[in-house]
Amino acid sequence: MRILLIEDDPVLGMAVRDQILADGHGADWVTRLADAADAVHAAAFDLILLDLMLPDGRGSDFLRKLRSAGNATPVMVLTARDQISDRIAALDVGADDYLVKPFDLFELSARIRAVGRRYAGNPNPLVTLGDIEVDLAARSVRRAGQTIALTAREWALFDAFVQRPHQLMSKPQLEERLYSFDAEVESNTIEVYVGRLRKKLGADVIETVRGMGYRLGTPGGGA
Amino acid sequence: MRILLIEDDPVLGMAVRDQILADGHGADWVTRLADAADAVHAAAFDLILLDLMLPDGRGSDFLRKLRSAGNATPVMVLTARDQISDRIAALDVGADDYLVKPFDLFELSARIRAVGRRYAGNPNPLVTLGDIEVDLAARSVRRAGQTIALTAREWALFDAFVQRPHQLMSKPQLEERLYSFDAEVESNTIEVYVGRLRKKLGADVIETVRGMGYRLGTPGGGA
DNA sequence: GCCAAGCTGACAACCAGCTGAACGCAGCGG
DNA sequence: CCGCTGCGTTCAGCTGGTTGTCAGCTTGGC
Repeated sequence: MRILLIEDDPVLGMAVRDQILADGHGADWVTRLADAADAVHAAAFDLILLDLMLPDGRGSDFLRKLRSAGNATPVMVLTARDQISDRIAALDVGADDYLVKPFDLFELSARIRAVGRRYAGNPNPLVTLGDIEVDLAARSVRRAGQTIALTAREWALFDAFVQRPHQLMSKPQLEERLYSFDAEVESNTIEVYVGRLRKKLGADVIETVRGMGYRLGTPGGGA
Repeated sequence: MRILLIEDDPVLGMAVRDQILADGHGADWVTRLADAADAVHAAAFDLILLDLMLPDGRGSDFLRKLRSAGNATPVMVLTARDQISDRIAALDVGADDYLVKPFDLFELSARIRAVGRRYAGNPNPLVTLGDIEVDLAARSVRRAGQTIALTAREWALFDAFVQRPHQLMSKPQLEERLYSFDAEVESNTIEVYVGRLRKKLGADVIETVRGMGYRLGTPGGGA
């Protein structure tokens, strides 16, 4: 997906942009509405992330113009908790979703995926890995028809693999994904959770690359 | 669709009525609650647009009486920006949606269409979950042939689950659904209401996913 | 054979979620 | 006018699942 980020805060903007890129999407980041208008005019986006308070105007006004110009690109609004009236205005004018700051980057990923699904017109999003079925919306996993319950951490780890199929991920990378920036894990947590996932889903779900990290395996694909 | 407009401001009322007619719906316009009661008594509407400040009473009172009389017609509340407490009251008593004045007639059309879509898709809106039957239009739930009465909040929560079957919903998500945007809830309201729903509908209606949120279960189990 | 990297079973602390009860409030009937 | 009732909300205590950690063991590379 190609995503336009309209956000003037440099710290947040960079974090969000990095997360988008890490999820494998394309990211264009602008800090002013004028630039945003140019970008929208120049290229087609699959999703727009829109901050409501910007140096050169209000996001809701931008959205209104966008909509009345016939542009139906999904828009997700980023808003502080106290910008209630603005947020209502944005929804009224046609925002599709919103995120309240401060938000988890993990949450952001999930919502972006949701929009992607809606955009792709796929009502029942089932990811299939061999004989494993993953329902990202329900956060449930089935193997050979059997539903398997995952805990929050287990799911977070598994999700990291499913999002980037067959991509090699180092342990530090995974730690960052599981724990927010200030990750202070001085133990073998990742190894433990990889082990727990293998026990629940089967040993072939995750492949070890000695010295480098882990990678999605080919479950049931042994045949 | 046949729409009842309850609005005492002559300018706004006329504009809204014209917009409704222009959209190809039928419009009945009254300016007082007494007339509204007569109209509701005389005919069935597909949607009611309800101003909250009226010369002969408060719109929320009208809505309460409507609901307790068993009338489940979708109601969209028209409210000024500063009538927040009234708006909460309206949602408490069973409003389906609201519009903040001043609003675009364009927005109005869009929202009316949304209400239409919500119920139009299924002419017989009976959702079945195992041995539970949900009538979205009538706001009633039956389990094993037994009709179960839900309070406003209980219904709002249950509705959130039924609208997105088997999708995992975090507690913040559900809170926003129950309380609109304002009104910080700094307690375990969701947990309490999940508990009450389980007590009324059965423990298997809602599934807890620790650390992540809740999900519709599979009532009746085996099937 | 040796060493490093990875695996696993166990475990105590923690915390998310459940529950019963209490309180305030508003509507309603007497 | 007043008490009753039902609903919504909050709170505190409890419980059990989840989690991070560690120690010892296994595996793979050289």
